[in-house]
Amino acid sequence: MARTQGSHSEITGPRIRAAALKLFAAHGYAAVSMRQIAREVGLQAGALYNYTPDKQDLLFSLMKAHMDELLSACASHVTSGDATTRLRNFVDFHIQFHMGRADEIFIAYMELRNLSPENFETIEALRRAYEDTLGAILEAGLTEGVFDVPDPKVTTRALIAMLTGITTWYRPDGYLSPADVSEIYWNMTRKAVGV
Amino acid sequence: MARTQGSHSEITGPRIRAAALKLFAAHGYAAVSMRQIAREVGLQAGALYNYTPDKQDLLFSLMKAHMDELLSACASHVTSGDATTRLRNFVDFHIQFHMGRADEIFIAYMELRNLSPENFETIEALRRAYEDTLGAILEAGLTEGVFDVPDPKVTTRALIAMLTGITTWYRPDGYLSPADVSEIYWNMTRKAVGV
DNA sequence: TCTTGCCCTGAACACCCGTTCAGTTACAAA
DNA sequence: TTTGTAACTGAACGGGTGTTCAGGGCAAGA
Repeated sequence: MARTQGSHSEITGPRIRAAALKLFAAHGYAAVSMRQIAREVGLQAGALYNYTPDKQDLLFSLMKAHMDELLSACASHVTSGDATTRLRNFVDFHIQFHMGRADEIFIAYMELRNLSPENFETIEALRRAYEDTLGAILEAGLTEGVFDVPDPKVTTRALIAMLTGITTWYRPDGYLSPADVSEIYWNMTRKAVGV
Repeated sequence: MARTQGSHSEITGPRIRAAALKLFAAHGYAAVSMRQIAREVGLQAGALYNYTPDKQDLLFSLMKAHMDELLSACASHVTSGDATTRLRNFVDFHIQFHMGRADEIFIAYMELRNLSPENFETIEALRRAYEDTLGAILEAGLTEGVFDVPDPKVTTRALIAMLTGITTWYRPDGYLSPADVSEIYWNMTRKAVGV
């Protein structure tokens, strides 16, 4: 037996990550075994260790990759303009990004407690950095005198919680298009900050 | 050995539930073993089965009790008045209820996927019932002509997500009192629905 | 054609899992 | 004081866990 036909590192690696992502999102990190992940890919459990040092690192690298992608995509979508424009761009970006990545978002929010302390600190820092981009927009709106928010920090968290909530109910085959959803959430956000 | 001094069913039962609640919230249902729960209470694992038929039922009964308490407390706090008054009462109630029950809320949102299908359906129905109380308030505000919300269902979910978000950051020893938090969230809610 | 080394298998390691149950003890009622 | 039983222990059940590793097959380069 051993190596089967046509298998390659460049193919197997991503397939393992995709399987882990799907299974972690569906059942939770702790409830998924390395053997289940391997079975999903069509391997024996031992083969996974050619691609990850251990299970913990598999989770961490998925979360890290997600956060890195989130931050860089956000930075390129929410760039210039006045505070209101940037807020609108942020809302649109957040909705669009989160709609297409249900599994990643689920894991990023649910599996924080299964990270080792160092890994948690790394992910938490990235999460705070993302939060701060919205925080900065709200602060800018305050100094421009166009927003009416009593506590920018609390408002930031409230808005992000509201926007991220779409992942719990949005389905592509529902009666609302992504643009509809964006419009509804933008109007709520806009009014909530007093524009 | 066997039965140790001064131990009683009326004491041990709640202690087991409290330990399970705490551990499930901290590490997740799948990551916590019956032996860990028993150790926390000072028992052997076998003794737990005098109080729960199995681990799944322990999780379910915690979630069920939480949802029942949520619904009955909500019903008694959000009763009469016009739509705006009831919305304000709902926001205050939700904030106050969720601030003091971080562990319960955490489990109620995170461990849904670890419920058996029948148990999930039961909890999900209660969750929908709670959502519907807010939905009914928004509908009432629409027919009264005082709210401006394009899609009450989406707005309901967005508001609940926003309000529930406090559990991820609120700490009793922070710089904001519960009343401050309530006020901030009420103002955001109020403006978001156009009052 | 031969050889090198990547990729994978399959077995093994020590340990933990939920759950059951015969047996033991402390207490309440008689 | 005796007895009945609720409450609990400790061991056992079959099975699953993450991880390691010697060895074998396949493909590409010499």
